Order: sequence, then structure tokens, then C-alpha cells
Amino acid sequence: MDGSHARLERLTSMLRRRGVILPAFEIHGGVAGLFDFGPIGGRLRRRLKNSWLEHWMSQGDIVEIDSPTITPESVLIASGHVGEFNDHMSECISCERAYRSDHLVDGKHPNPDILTADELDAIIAESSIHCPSCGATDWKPARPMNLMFSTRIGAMKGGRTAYMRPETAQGMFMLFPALYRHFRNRLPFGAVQSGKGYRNEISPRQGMIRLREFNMAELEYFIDPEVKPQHDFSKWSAIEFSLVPDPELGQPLKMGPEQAATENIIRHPTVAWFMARTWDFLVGVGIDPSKIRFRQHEGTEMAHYATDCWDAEIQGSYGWVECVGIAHRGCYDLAAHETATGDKNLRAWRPYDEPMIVDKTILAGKGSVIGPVFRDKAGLVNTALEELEVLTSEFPFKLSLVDGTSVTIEEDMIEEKRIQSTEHGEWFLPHVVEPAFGIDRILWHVLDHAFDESEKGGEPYTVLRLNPSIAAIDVAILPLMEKDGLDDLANNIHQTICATKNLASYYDGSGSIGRRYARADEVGVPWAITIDHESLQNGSVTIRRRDDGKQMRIQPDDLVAALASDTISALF
RNA sequence: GCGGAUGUAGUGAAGGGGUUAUCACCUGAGGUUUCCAACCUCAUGUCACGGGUUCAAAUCCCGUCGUCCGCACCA
Repeated sequence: MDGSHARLERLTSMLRRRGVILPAFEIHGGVAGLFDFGPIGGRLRRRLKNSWLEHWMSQGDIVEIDSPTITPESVLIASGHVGEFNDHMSECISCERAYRSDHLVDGKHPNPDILTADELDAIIAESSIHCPSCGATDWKPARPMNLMFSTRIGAMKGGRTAYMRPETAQGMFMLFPALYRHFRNRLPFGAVQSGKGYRNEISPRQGMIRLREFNMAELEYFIDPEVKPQHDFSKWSAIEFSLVPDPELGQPLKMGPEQAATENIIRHPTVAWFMARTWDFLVGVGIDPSKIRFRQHEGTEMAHYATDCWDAEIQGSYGWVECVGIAHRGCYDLAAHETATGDKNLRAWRPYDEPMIVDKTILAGKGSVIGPVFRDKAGLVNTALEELEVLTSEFPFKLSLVDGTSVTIEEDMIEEKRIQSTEHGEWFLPHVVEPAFGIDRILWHVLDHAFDESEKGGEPYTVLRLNPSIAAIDVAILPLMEKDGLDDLANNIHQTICATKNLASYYDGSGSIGRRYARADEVGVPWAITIDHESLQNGSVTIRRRDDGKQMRIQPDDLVAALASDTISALF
């Protein structure tokens, strides 16, 4: 443990020293939970995000959207975040332990969630709630603990309360009608969004693991709950995942995704599918496969919206850390927004195989009687009669109208009528499966797993074994000496590479060649080229592979082409 | 949020009421060097922030902020 702690300190030091990840606002004293991505980290994160986007977009039925980070309060009330995030805490005066106030009054009130701080304090005092830890009954006043950053839209007094979004998912739900049109009314489809999320954590700790402003990347995949999903799991037939089910349901085991879905360990095949695709992504960006496991949320731990949730956890310097949450949210969100707004565009249309002929017997008002009796209310009466679920044969009876009044219906006012209609399908709320990725946590573990300490000539030697597809810098340009025109040639090559799409190089001419290799290795540059006197004669340069130090000569044009097409490894 | 520890160049550390704050590595310049942290010379850069005590504060005191550990919390 001490050894791994020391390694963690060396890693964090290196990340600061080399401009990968640094505490933000440091000259003003710093702010916990906020980090800068420096010249290496910024590009590294960009590439990780791009890999993520490409990974999901490659599926063909997924599009990218982007929505505001400032979110009106009503959206987050509907989604449940305002309630969830507005916990009150009560602190015991004698032992100073803090507990959630609503948990303390559990059982003393039918719905403790909705109580204000004063109401909570009143119940705690009246019922002389004992501290679960020390048994005392004296409590400090309940204090709200809002985990969202609040702000106001609009200046002056007329502003509207808003929050910085705690997740990007709501953006996708807001855009459901547009997505549904985009996909020509056909499920399943998905939308991804990658951006900032905000949570005003009480005490951010553990470096990049718990942040106040963080990079999240979420996918919402909308499905028809009545259609059996068709997923091809053959790609993972030989792979077994480490699965940790809810302890009440089963023991940890190793199993492929298809079998786990078949045996109902993973409750929905689409969740299994996204777990498998997530595994591919993580391994593809350089996470050690043996350090990935999927853990099922326990019933009590499940987020307010989820019906089944599996976290992809990655093992690193901080132990097992949740980096991806793959949740089956059911129709929770769309239903909540529909209820809150009354908007009917959050549904999808499911055609029946055969049109359905619906026979209905209704009580229809006789216009000649209803009209004169009820006059301007006659229309309302007719509507109410048609909507009656249970037909009565007792008269007279009271009929409630939508305007809140009620009228008395006599037998002679109505007649039974059979009507027949043909229904071709129905509107339903799609279900959604949501893989949500903490980009910063994944980036941290990519660095953690790539950080390789060894020895070279008796000296400690550090190599960041980043996957070339996400390494911040593709190639280091090293003139053997900065004279005789070697530096000019090196600079030309540097310019050419930087001007090539998706490639970045850096020029380093100071210090011995070994020192410069070491500097490049430390930040994970996969390739280094040196320019020597032979380069001046025939143009060729030496290319060195980071991971084994192997070298060969190559023409700069061929090098750029091979780098751009990612075929350079094949040359060795 | 509570308790404990702590904050000195980019990194890691030593020191400490007194005039120019020390060391190593790193970084930069020059020299040397024909491919894996070599060597020589020189140089840049630091006492977290704010207040107090004092003739004098980086040092003592208080507060704030940050960091680490424990408790609590953790879409």
C-alpha cells in the first residue's frame, strides 16, 4: 500500500511537472475539485473524447447533440434532481456526526422528502430522535446541502432560477421530438453528448476522481420495451467479463455478456450490449482489461431514475472506481417531462400488426333533449358522456364535467350507441438505456495504467505507454545537434507534421539525445525521429518506437503518410 | 461539514525572529558530443494568501484557502 501510494505521488508530480493535469487557479490559492488540463492533457482529453464519439457514432444509429449547461429549474424539478439534490443534513451536537435529516425522521412523517428545514427540526425535536451513533438527542439545525450550482437566468429581479446541469442526459430528453423526427419515427436510436457537468461536492478528494466541474459523456439509447432486442454478441463470444451482481441476487462471477443476459443476471439484453461495447471502448483507449469489472447497483443504491444499473469499475491507484454507469432508466425521464409539461411529443408510435377494430358502446346524448336543457354546457355534457368508462343503467345519475361542475342526467336524455373505430397503432413512452461515462475518471485510469516505471542503466525510468490513438503528441522531432542545418531540416519536418490533419509533433533540440528520448517517453509520445548528417545527404531520418526503442530509417514523406494512416507499426 | 496532520523554486526536500533562504534534480544559454536522462561553465525561479505581535516575521499568533488522513457524503 505504501509502495502504491508513493507511485501515486510520483504520477501526480509528473502530471503537474509535465503540464498534463494541474490544480486550477493555483496562483489564487486553488479551488478544490477544479483542475486544468495543460498542453499535454488538453489534447489528450480531446483525443479521448473523439475516440468516444467515434466509437458510438460507428454504430450507425447514434447521433451527436449538444445542449446548454445552464438548465432552468423546472427541467430539473421534473427530472427529480432538485428533490434528490436538496438533502438536508442534521449534525449531532455531542458526537458531531452528520446524518441526512429525512433519514432521521423516517417513519415519523409519510413523506420526509418534501419537508423544509424548519419542519424537519420540529419533528426531530418532538420525537426526540436519538443519534444513531451516540444516542444523544440534541441536534444542530438542519442545513440544506444542494449539490447543484445555482444561478439565475436574466438580470435584476425578474430572473428565473436555474442550475448548472448535473448531467448531460436531460439535454437528450429535451431533444427527443427532434431526434424522433430525425430518425423518421423509428426506434431504436440514440444520441450522445459530451460536455461539462457540475456538482458542488461537499469535499472533493482523490484528485481527478471527484470533481466539481467534470467532463461527462453520455449516450441515451431509446428502445421500444415491447420489441425483443436483436444484438449480435458473437464478437465477445470468447471474452468473459468480471461481473459483481447485487449481493442479494448472486455472487461475483466471470461470464460473457450474452450468457449473462440469457441467464437474466443482466436483466436487459440492451444493457448487456452496451456493457460489451463499453468494454471495447475502455480496452481500446488503453485500460488494462484485467482491471475492469461490472458491478450491479444494489436496490438501495440505485439512482432515482434507474430500474437496473451496472457500473463499469476500473481498478487503479484509488482502488475500484466507478467510471461508467450503464443504467436502464425505463421511461422515467420522458414520463416525468410529459407529466410536468403536458407535452405529447415525447412518445413514439407503435403500429399494430393488424389494425385493431374497436367496438365500443357509449351513452350518447340526445341532442334534442340535451340542447334545450343544458344550453351552453351541452357540448361538455356530450363529451363527458362519451368518455364514461362504466355504463350505468340507473337513472338519474350525476355526471362530472371538465369545468368542475356536475349535472344530473335523466334516462330520457340519452341513448346507448355502438360505435366502431379502427386503430392502427398506439403512442407509447420509449424506454432508455443510458451509458454515462466520466471522461476524467477514465482519462485518469488511462494515465494510471500507462504509467510504467522501470530502470534503465540503474536509474529509474518512466514511460507513459499511451495508446498511439490518444497520445497527445504523435511524434517528437529531435535534431541530433542544433547546427550544420540539422535544426532547419528538423523544423521543416515539424512544420509539415503540425500542418497535417490530426497530427501533432513537438520539436526538442536541447540536451543529449538520450535525455530527449526520456522526456518524450515520459509524456507518452509513441514515435521520435532524429535528424542526423545522413539526413542532409539523402533526406532520410531515423524513427524510434517508444515501446521498445527499435529504430529504422524512413523518408519524411513516408513517415507523415504512415502516421496519418496509422500504419506506422507495420513498418517495423 | 467535523477532527487530526500539513503548506519553502517546475519536482523532491533541508532550515528557521535578524541583513543575500540552502541542496539535489528539472528548465534555459554556451561549450562538448555522430542515437537512449554523460560532462563543464553560467543563468532563471521559492517561504500559500490575508491580518496581528515585533525595531525586525518565511519563522510566533489568528483567520482564509489548498493538500493529505479519518468520519460523513458520493447523479
